[in-house]
Amino acid sequence: MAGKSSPFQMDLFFQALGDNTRLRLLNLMGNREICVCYLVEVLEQGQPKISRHLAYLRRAGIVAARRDGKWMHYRIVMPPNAGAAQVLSQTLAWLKEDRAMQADRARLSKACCNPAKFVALQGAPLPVPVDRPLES
Amino acid sequence: MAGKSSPFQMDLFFQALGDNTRLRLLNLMGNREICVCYLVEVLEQGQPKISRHLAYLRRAGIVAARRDGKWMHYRIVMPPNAGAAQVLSQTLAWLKEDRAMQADRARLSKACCNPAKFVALQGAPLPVPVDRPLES
DNA sequence: CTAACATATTCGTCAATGCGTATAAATAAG
DNA sequence: CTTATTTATACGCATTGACGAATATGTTAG
Repeated sequence: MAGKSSPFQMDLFFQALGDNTRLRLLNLMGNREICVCYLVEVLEQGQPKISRHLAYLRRAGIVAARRDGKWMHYRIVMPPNAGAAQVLSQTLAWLKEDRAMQADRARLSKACCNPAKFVALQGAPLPVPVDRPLES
Repeated sequence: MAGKSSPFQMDLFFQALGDNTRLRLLNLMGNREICVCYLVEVLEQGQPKISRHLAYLRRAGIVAARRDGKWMHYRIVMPPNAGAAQVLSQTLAWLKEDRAMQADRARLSKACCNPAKFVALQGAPLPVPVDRPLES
């Protein structure tokens, strides 16, 4: 009965982390569930580009999505593989120390403080912390 | 005077880890400096392929090479960036727990025990542990 | 010098990836 | 229903990467 523990594809896992836009997205998610519109606004990248990278991360099992009306919220989920989970946690901690990543988070905070000032964020749902940010 | 701490390219670092052959190479290096001929023999892959992946890892600053006559020895070097070093160490530990990686290391041990049995390894220099395996 | 050996690089091909543009799909509002 | 809004996907194109085969480079032996 015990399901065959699928041989985790380490290379695919690292490939998912091997893109700056995806790292920026993970950095912005951190411990919160966040609406796509914020990601587009903060990163100042085209919406299809953001969406494609989110889909890539979703296929890699690193993030999960939840629909809320028109809005989609993304959050980080820890991979079932223990090694992958550790590396991912470590990577998220690493992101926190990176200058550019800190700047991204600052921009997110600013956008969250007054979403009204950002044309694209009128009435958008605020990011919300996730209970156990790093577990699936 | 203080050199500008080059903004570490995290995405390139992860890209270097995003290939199974390269992960297998890193796994075989582990704490030792190892001759290319063993890598080719153990992984049963074409020599140019191995050489190309080693060059990739070298450009990424993850391994270093030392020439010893006809032979080239490769070893892992820890990246200067602290976050990268932690992730790399973690990844090496992760590799140790992987089935397929363990099999590779077993094959390496066997080849080291009697290099004479492998046609390609006549007189090849044995791998040798590195003092401080994980520092540059 | 030449020959043999170990390793690196080049070349041509193919698949994968990233991008912008355009369009589709899903939902909400009127 | 139609329209607007939010997100996802399809398309075409350029770049990158991985591969095998062939070739080049570097070293040692004779």
